[in-house]
Amino acid sequence: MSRPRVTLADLAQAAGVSRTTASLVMTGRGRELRISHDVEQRVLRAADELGYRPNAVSVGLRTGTSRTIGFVSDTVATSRLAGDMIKGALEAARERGVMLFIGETEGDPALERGLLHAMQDRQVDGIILAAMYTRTIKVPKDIGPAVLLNALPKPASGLPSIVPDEVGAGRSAARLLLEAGHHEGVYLIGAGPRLRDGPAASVAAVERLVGIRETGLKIAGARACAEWQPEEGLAATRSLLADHRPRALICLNDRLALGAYQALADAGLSVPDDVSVVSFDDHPIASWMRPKLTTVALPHYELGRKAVQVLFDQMGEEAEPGQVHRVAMPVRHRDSVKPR
Amino acid sequence: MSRPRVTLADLAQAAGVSRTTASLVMTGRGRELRISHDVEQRVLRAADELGYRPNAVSVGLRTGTSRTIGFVSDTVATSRLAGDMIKGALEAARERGVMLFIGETEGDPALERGLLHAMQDRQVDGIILAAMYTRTIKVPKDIGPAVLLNALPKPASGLPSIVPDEVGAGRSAARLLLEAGHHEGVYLIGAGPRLRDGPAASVAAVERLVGIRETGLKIAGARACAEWQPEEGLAATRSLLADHRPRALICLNDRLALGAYQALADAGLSVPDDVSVVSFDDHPIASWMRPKLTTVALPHYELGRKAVQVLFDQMGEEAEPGQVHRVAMPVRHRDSVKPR
DNA sequence: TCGCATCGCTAATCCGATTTAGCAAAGGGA
DNA sequence: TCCCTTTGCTAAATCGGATTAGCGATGCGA
Repeated sequence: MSRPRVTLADLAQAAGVSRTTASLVMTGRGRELRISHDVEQRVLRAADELGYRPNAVSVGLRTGTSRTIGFVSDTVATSRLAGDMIKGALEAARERGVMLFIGETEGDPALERGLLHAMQDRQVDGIILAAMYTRTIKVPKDIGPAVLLNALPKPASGLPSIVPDEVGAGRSAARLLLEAGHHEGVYLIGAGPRLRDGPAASVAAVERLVGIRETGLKIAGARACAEWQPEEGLAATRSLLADHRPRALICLNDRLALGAYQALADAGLSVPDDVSVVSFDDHPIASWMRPKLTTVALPHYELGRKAVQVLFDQMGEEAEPGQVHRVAMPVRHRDSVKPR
Repeated sequence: MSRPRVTLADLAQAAGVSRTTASLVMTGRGRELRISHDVEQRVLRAADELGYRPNAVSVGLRTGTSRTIGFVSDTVATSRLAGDMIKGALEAARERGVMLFIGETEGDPALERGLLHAMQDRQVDGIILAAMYTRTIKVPKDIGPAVLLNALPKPASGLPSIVPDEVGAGRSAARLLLEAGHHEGVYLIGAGPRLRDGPAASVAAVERLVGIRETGLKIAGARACAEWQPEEGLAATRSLLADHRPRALICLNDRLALGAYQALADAGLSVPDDVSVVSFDDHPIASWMRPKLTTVALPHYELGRKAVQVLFDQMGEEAEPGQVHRVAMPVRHRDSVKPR
């Protein structure tokens, strides 16, 4: 059925030249090494007719480079978030003619080691170590060219990191309320009021709180949650409503906001007429909720793109070691905030 | 920094044998080719000490196999669904010591061609052609060993397909209502009553309707939707409620059900006391809705696993050409159906 | 003691490219 | 006319393994 591949030898024979000459022409070094225009054209025409494409495995063996990078994450499937990150990386890779291996460690160090080995054995040019939720991770030894995506190295490792600008996101959320005239009656759902009140090891919680504080917005109260799921948001908001009449809520993520909506509806409160709500992440549900949720988006797609870009920069020239790249988190203005 | 890799030559030298002998031992053919137990142990010990791992690129060049498969889909990031499919494929691949290339075509044939070439140039052992929503696709020529995931070949191609059992899912949804005593007042949201009423080119819509019919469940009416998004579900249900008092709704997917919940709430109807709701897909929101949505799950994880398994079976021995593997869609019993 | 099979290992080739070193022919200067 | 340089191309080595063919030593039977 499928005829065998056209090799360089086939091409050389068809063009009536040596393999060396054919290779020189195909790699574009013909000019430099004085191949005549006539021969060059002959080779190019033959390549076109035969549909010659160099065997990447062979090239990889010879040159030591494979035009392939590895994308290793703790989990890929947990949510749409992961998908967008991969999508961004995928497109940036395609623009550079590079393929992506993906692998999932499930947080198991042994799996991670095996995966990295499998990739290194295949001579990947670099590795993206990704985490689904921003956190610090321990970087394996001898990993070669690599970048951290949505993660920071625990002991400093010299590897560059790409993370969302959570502090800036906190500022954006708070300013959004301030500009709508919400100077009081603003409550937090999911974390706070102290920086340590929130899910353990959550970089996002702490940094979002820091950003909110920086604006000087007065926080009237808060309900922390150990998990950021709708159920916790519902419970926390219900508990809050038992004692207070908030005018605005900052939910630490969209799933909490979903729960908050339910609690507010139960209490007969309308969003945004009685209570304004802002949130973080821009999860798909944010635009399905009624009213549509105003939220500060995690730029997963951009993070993925940036990771590939930084990886290539790093492979290319001398890059500043251990640099942290922060990607802005844009505000999605929708219908859950009303000026007062 | 990173010391160069240990090669077979290094290993052979360390063990004091020829490269041939080292290779034979490492590939497990030592016994067969009469390598003494003593020498074998020496090689194995040296390999362990040096941390020798064969260069997969070199092996690939020599043997023509790369222990790598390509996963090509139209979109990876649209939803969690894609992620679960990849996750299933990833795990099945890992169990077989195989790596996964991923690529996204965005429905662009030129991109698809480029991607397949890039993978073939890297000597992938096989390819999984995946679609995010079940549909028919045109299979490129000369694709080599491949399977279709969540898709059927338009002109029959001899390639095996792995698809969810949508007809069975339709039956499950209908039976679930019948067993709960809902013999009348059952309406459809999203498609029907005729098989052709639904989103164009949607295999799922037609097959789910077929399955529902097979049970003999009497459908009191239906509202078709061109898109299966929450907004359409809201509008369709609102329109339905203007003229009818349903006792149960079969929503053709969970996003429609989300919209239906909103319309029912607006009309002051309670789920499941006034109206029972069943749906399809088991999207993450299904378990976030209140009450939690009873739905027939798309087995994305299983589909991904199965694709890898079928691909390997096909590469191994003679498999029946063009076989269609249907994966059962399990019912997730939750809180949106009440017996009457 | 000779011939032959068996044992235990290795030299050489191959996979498909890139790259180095060098060869034959043409051109140029003295 | 001779020597040297430049031009235009190719032979051969290389990457790191797998595989085929074969070689020397030993054991055995006749």
